[in-house]
Amino acid sequence: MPRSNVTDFQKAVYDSISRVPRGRVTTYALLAQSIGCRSPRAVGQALRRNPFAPKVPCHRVIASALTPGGFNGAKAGTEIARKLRLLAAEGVVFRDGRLADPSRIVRPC
DNA sequence: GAGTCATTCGTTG
DNA sequence: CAACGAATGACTC
Repeated sequence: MPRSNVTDFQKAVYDSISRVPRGRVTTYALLAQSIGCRSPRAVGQALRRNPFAPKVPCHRVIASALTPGGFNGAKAGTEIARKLRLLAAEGVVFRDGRLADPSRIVRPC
């Protein structure tokens, strides 16, 4: 029962995230557009289920507003704090709940 | 700059 | 088949 039934769409999302080099982050919108989707929601849905967790670095994906957005269905918590710390360890620093360097956002293309 | 409304795609129930 | 979900964009105040 597994909801592990990975679909092509999820594979595309995973591939796009994997294309992002370490120390860089991506946004839902960029990912969605990169895979040919106009709704970042679908991407968020796929990541939220995280069929590839923790293989999928969802923490590397943030909202376009430079905000971490949410993770695991929650916009805050110990889990998200851990992800932010991981990003900081990679060079992505969050300041005041927002990305300190928007230039860290790269296009999966 | 901040808040609200409408939009849009795929997954799950 | 219907509803939901980690969002985005545009408009208004």
